Amino acid sequence: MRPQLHPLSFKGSIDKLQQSAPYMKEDTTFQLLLSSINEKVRLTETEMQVCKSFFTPKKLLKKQLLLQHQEVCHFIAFVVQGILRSYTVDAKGNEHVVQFALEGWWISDNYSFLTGEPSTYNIDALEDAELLLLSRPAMDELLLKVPAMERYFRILMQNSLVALQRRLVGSLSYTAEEKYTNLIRTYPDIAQRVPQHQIASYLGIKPETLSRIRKQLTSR
Amino acid sequence: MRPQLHPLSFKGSIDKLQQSAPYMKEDTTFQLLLSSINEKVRLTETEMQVCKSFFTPKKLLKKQLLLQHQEVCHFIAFVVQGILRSYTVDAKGNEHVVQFALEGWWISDNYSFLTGEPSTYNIDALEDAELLLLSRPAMDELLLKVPAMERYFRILMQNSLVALQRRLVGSLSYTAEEKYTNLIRTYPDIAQRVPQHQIASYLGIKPETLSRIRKQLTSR
DNA sequence: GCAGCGCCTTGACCTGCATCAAGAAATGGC
DNA sequence: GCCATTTCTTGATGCAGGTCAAGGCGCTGC
Repeated sequence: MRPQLHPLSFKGSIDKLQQSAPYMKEDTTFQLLLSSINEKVRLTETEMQVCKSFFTPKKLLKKQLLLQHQEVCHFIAFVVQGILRSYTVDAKGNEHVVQFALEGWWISDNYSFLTGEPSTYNIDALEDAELLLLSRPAMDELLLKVPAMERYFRILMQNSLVALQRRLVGSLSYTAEEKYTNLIRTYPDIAQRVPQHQIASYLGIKPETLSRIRKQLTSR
Repeated sequence: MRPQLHPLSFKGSIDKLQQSAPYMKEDTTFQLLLSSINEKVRLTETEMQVCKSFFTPKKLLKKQLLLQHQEVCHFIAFVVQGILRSYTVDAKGNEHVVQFALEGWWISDNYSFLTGEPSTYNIDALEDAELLLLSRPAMDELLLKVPAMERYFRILMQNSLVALQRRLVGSLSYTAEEKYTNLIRTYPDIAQRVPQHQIASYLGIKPETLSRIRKQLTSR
C-alpha cells in the first residue's frame, strides 16, 4: 500500500493536540508543525527553536479571507486547526476549488508567493482556523539559518507535485462517480467536514450532479 | 506579462547549441543543463564541474522506452535534444499523456524516483533524443557536495507545481477548444513537433474531437 | 511503384453531465 | 422559537464531446 501524499503537505494526527490543557497552548501550536518537519528532515533542538521564531500565529474565522484575488500572497500558511480552501473564479464566473487544507497541511498561492505577482486565487476558511504564517523574508532567512529546511520544502513540493499529477490524470480518466468515490476513500475527513457543493467544485462537477451520484450510491 | 512556467523545468534556447561544431560536443551537451541551473542558482566553476560528473549521457531512438510501467524509476532525465512524453494507461485501456519534455526540460516519475515504488507511468521518445540522467544515488551525493542544488530542485518543483495547478484548473474550467488554443499559444513548439493524437491525449480529448476543433478554427 | 501502416478527417448517432427551475431541509442569528 | 440564509434534492431538457464506422492521405520499406 502506497503512503498517501497530500497536496502541499501531509496529514498529521491531532487527537492529542485537541485534548491538551490550555497552559500548553504555546507548545501545542507548534507541535504539529515540528512533527511535520521531523517526519522529513532531522533538526537539532536549537534549529527547531530557530524555526519556531520565524512563524507568526494567526486566527481566522469561518468565511474570513486569508488571501484575496489580485493581492500578492506574502506568506505560506500551515494549518494548525480548521479547514481552508483556495479557489479561483473563472471567466464564466464559476468557482473552482483548487485545494483544501486541513490540520497539518500547507496552503498558499505558490506562484504569487515566489514571484511577487498578484494572486489569481482566493483563500478562505471553511471552519474557524488557527494558522502559522511564514512570510517571504522570514522564509528566506530561515533557509539561510536552517539549510535543512530547504530539503523539507523540496520534499513538500515533490509530494504535492505527485499528488497533483494523480489528480490531473484522475480528472481526465475517471467519471464523476469514480472521482467522488476516490475522494471519500482517500480523504474521508474532507468528505465529512466540507459542504457537498465545495466538494463538487473541487471535483469539477455541479452540486446537482454530486447529489444524484450520492443518491445512486446509497441505493446500492 | 508573466514568465512562463513549465512542468518540471523551463524552456531554454537551443539555437547556439545546434549550430556548434562536432568537436564541441562534450561542452554543448552540458551547456543547456548548466544554463538551466545558472538561471536559478549561482554555482562556482568547480561546483559546475562536480555537477557534470554526476550525470550520465544517454541516447534514445524514436519510440524507444526510457521507463516502463511497473519498473522503478531510477533517474530523473534532462532533455538535451528531442522530445519525450510520459503517459499512463488507465483501467479502460486509454492512454493519457501526463507530460511532454522538450529541450531544456526534466522528465521522470517523481513518485517512483523518490519512494522506490514501481512506476505507474511509461516514458518514451517521440523523436530521437539525447538525455542526461541523474540517478538516485548520484542525486543524493550531488546534493551533499553541492548544496545549492537542493535549492535548484526546490525551485524546479515549485515551478512545476504552479504549472500543474494551472493545467488542472484549466482542465476543469475550459472547453476543449479553449484548452487547445491555450496549448498552442503557450507551447507552439509542442503543437508543431508532436502528432495531433498525442496532443489530444494530453488535453484529455479524443483525436476526432481535436480534428473537428481544428477545422472550426481554420474556417474562422 | 505499391503494399502496409500510422495518422487525420468526416459523418451519424449516443450519453453523461450541465442547465434551468423549484422546493425541501438544515443551519444559524437573535 | 422563528425567520433568513445556506445547502441539498429532484425533475425536465439541452448540448459538448464521446463512440463507432468508414475512408483518405502520406510516409516508409522493399
